[in-house]
Amino acid sequence: MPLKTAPDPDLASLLLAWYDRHARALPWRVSPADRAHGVVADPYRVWLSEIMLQQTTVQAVKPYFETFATRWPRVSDLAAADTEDVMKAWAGLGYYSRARNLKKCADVVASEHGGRFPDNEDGLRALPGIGPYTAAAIAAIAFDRPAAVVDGNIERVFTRLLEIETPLPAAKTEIRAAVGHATPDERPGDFAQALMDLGATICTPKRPACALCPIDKMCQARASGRQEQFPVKPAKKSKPLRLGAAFVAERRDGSVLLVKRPDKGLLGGMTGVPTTNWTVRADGETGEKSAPFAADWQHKGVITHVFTHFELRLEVFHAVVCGAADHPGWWSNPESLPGEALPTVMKKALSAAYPALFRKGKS
DNA sequence: GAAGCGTGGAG
DNA sequence: TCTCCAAGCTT
Repeated sequence: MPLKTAPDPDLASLLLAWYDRHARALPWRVSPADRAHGVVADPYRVWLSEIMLQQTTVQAVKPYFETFATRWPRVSDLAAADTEDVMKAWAGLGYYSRARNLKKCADVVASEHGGRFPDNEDGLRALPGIGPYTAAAIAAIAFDRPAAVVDGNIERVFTRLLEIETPLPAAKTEIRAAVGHATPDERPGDFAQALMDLGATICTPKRPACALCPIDKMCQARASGRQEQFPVKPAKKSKPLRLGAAFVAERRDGSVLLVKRPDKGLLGGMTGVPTTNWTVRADGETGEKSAPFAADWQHKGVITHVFTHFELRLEVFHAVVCGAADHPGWWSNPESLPGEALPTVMKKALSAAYPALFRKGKS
């Protein structure tokens, strides 16, 4: 590993002073002012927010956090909840294995830890859905442990500070060592949050606002004018196109046939309308001949949706039917549809059949 | 280490 | 329109 200059010992004090003035107000956060007056973080709320924030923007998380924290205010409430209700409340936020692991984690904390989260990194790391970042973040923010918190923001800040040329993810080891060295024993949680706020508002991926940065004087990339060249990342792969068909079966009472997807894999455990398999084959099952049962299927349109590793083009068919004997699933009326555990792609498919169904959703 | 796993917003 | 990506984890 190339030798790098250690962060300046003033980094933490400069950053904390900046944080005291510029910390973002967030629903799950104890402000530095409140913290100074003795307000302590609630580990449950810290954990809940950290799980939701994995690969997800603050803006997207806010309404979901409010819903969860109001409906299930303690970890024991979440443990007592039905998994299906948790999945319904999570629908639309994405990365649905997070929701299943959230529920599993709440169950373990309630049943094996007396309803209290472990107060150290190793104990947290052993829980479902909690990896290296989240364990360190909860340990620091909720329990004042000087853990080395490294997320995407902090990777960006430190690769710029030290001009770390090693590409991600190989650079993580080097970054974690530098962050660990810079983390103070006092206010380690605020230090981590300060770094993340800095990355989100000042040390941004594009056109960072270095003139406003509290630690610009100790930033090597700033000195050489190469801010935007860090972090070094491997080239992205192109997303293949997959094709398929979705089938909206409507009963005469207006209800729609829904099915539960398998617990593992894409959209695992979530609800949807019946679809074909999604294949890269141009001659795959994309027409009404591949419908789950015979009916007077009418083509209603095409929707596209971009997943993490492929783009999907779905032909949407609709039919009015008397029933679907022997077909698994259940019938959901239009009023209850918004409350189902429907991922966005499924709402798109339903919207193609019923344009007025999800007025707030994208088409 | 690499692949799989969602979504919506910003530029 | 298109590219990038946002407080990553699991296998």
